[in-house]
Amino acid sequence: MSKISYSIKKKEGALIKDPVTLVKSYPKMHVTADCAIFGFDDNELKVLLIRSDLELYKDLWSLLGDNIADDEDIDSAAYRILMERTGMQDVYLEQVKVFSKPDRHPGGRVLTVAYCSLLNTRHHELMIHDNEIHWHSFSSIEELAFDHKEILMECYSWLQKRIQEHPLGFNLLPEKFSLRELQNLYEAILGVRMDRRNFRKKFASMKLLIDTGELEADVPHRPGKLYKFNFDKYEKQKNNWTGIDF
Amino acid sequence: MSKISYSIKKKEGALIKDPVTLVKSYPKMHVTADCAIFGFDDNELKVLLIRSDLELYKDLWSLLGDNIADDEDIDSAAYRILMERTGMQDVYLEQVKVFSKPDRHPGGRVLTVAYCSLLNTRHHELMIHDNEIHWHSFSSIEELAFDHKEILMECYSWLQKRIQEHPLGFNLLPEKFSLRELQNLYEAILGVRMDRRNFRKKFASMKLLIDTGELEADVPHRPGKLYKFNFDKYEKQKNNWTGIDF
DNA sequence: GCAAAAGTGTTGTCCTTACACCCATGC
DNA sequence: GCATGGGTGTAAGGACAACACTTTTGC
Repeated sequence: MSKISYSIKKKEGALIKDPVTLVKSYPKMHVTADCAIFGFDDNELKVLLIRSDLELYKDLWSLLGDNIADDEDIDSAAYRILMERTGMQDVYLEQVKVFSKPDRHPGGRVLTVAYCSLLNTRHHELMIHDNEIHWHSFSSIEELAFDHKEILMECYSWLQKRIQEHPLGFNLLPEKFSLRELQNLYEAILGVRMDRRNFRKKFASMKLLIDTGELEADVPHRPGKLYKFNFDKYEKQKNNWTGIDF
Repeated sequence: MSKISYSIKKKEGALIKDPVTLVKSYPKMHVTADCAIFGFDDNELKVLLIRSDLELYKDLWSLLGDNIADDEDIDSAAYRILMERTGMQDVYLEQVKVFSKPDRHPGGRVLTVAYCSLLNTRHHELMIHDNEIHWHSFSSIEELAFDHKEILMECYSWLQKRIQEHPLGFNLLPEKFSLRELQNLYEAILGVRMDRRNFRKKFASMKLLIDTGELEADVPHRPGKLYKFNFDKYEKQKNNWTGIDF
């Protein structure tokens, strides 16, 4: 065994009566939640970033993050960050991964839990007053503060995988959208081109789209039909999946 | 906005020069890694548990966990736990989820990162000298210490999903195994019955099994062929996957 | 009437499923 | 020779991929 254990070892057969004293002997560290907030606009995947306020990272951007409070669940912390930044309560949010390199933060030992959130940039633009917060084109992002580039790339991989398992993409679109918009979204995230007919068939067969009867407006060509996503129906049926698929 | 932010807000336009002072103002907490270590034996899914040494959880079992040290990455901590308990270095291990309810530990605020590990019970049985550590039949587990039952169930769901995406099951089997053993494993984990011919075809078509030319011994019926899993080939080809599959 | 995108069906291939019989071994 | 599980093939149905032409609108 090459490393030592940091547990307190109990004495033979004895039970520990005071868990508080036990726990106090353990090391402590700071914990944050960082959110990769994805949007879709201009046929491009976007990420919401904030300008770093550390001189060390002058001119760099970072993910939106904050500390977890003493009495706060970390999922709640992530929702709080979203609420503070976008004003939205019912946003899609999911935990992705923990990043814990001891030296990942220049200010000391800070462990962070990465979250991925998807939202419609239009719906939330009014909330973003602070001009130090911006939507950035995902593909043009180069360096970020801390290890946030690494975190962002993990979140992106996660998104690519997840969007093929679950219809998350609708969270990125307006309430009413055309099939063209939906396909653009999938093509942008997955980085592939898809056959229009097959794409439409795929979503038609899911029976999760509601035809609003409305048409696109202000387009310089034949307008497409506008659909809504049937979130309720999806929630009810999503607990069915099978198949081994390596 | 219903909650306050715990970040220090920077003064207008000013950059923070000293990240250490900034970070020191944040709350700290204890962080642990807990491993759900799955094995397979007697045609049953097993979990490695240790008897709790807290009087509060007398007679209860818990997952194998430990603190993360000040200078230690949390993935390393999880590998360390495995190393200490099983003596094995190259074990399958993956991060599953963070559990962070403020009151989940009776000794204070302890955030834990759950890991899932898969290993062959036979290969590791020699390492488990301590009689306070045991393999438990997964299906008969009732109450566990802390929130470990919840963690274990999340790890099990994760395993069910993951084993359908990647051929993890081989980590639970001996180096050489029969197709019957492999199928039993999948049936046990997924809780379904499968058609034997189709199952074999599925794995044959993957071309990841190596026929050792050997046969089972000591079975009271026609012995099956023994195969090895081609881990190397799998590692090389695993970066290919597509398809939207809701 | 022209540019630009919307909308739509068919066919072949492959994958998945369902299903039944003979074979090799231990006892 | 009998009990037990090992090993194998085929046919039908469903999913996916490839492919081209007509329609509607704005200008």
